[in-house]
Amino acid sequence: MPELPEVETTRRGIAPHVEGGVVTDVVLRRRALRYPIPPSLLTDLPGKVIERVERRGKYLLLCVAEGTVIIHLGMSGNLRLVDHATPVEKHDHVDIVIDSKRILRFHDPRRFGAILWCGGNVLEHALLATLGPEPLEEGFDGDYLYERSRKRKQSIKQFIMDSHVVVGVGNIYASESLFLSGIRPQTAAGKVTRPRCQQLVAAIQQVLQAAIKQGGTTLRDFVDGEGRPGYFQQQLNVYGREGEPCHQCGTAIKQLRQGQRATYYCPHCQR
DNA sequence: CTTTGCACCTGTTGGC
DNA sequence: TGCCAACAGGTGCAAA
Repeated sequence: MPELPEVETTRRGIAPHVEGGVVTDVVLRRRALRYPIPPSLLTDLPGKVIERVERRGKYLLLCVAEGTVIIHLGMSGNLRLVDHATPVEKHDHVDIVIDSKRILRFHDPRRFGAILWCGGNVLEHALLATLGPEPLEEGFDGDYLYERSRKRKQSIKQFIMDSHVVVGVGNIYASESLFLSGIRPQTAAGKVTRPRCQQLVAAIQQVLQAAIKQGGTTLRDFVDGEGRPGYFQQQLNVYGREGEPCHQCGTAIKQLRQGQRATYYCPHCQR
């Protein structure tokens, strides 16, 4: 479900209510997520102050002085603030209770998400250490994408979805970015010219920023820290629009499959 | 090293 | 209406 804008929306929603709070309890109802939730979450976290809520790629980081809780929402996860009166529903796997009143509740039907504990430098954690640059920060520009993509035969769409190239570009925003930059998703990454790499980077940044402003994209079930959906789906140009007219030229949007993921593009606007 | 395909899991949808 | 296959926003890993 969540790509970078949805994770960032979640982070912004919960941070003001969580930062500075003390974890007074942790409730594990179901430990079998993508990785088993470590027992250290129960033993090490209670009593600690959450100093900051940060994000690296699609990983949310609850930072305490002694370490970090790493949270990934997978495909279907969400994290929201509730209280004791909120009934526990199916797939509400974990509660992190803050100051005995607020509850940070992790909900994830498919359980592709993860909650991990990392003592020490979280950026050196195996899952984070080899990630590519943040798309909205320095280090991600046209020259970087151009250099990295040389000699790569993989399609440009799959290339920009590789978190070791750049983090945060998932299946929706990959299609949208390629539409905005006028590039065919099937093009070999190594054949995209330098100017087009620059356009693509600009498009990725524009799409992600716009989506964050709209509170993310809700196709079926994404909700932010307060339980609200995102509104960016209203501005999608190609994703999920197979057969519908292109907003720019009216040509029917096409769908194809790349690496068992659906890709959408306009055969006229993207070459 | 690059690339591909699979696995993980549940819920929803669309076709017959 | 019911059943079943296909598909869904991610990503680490084995294998080629």
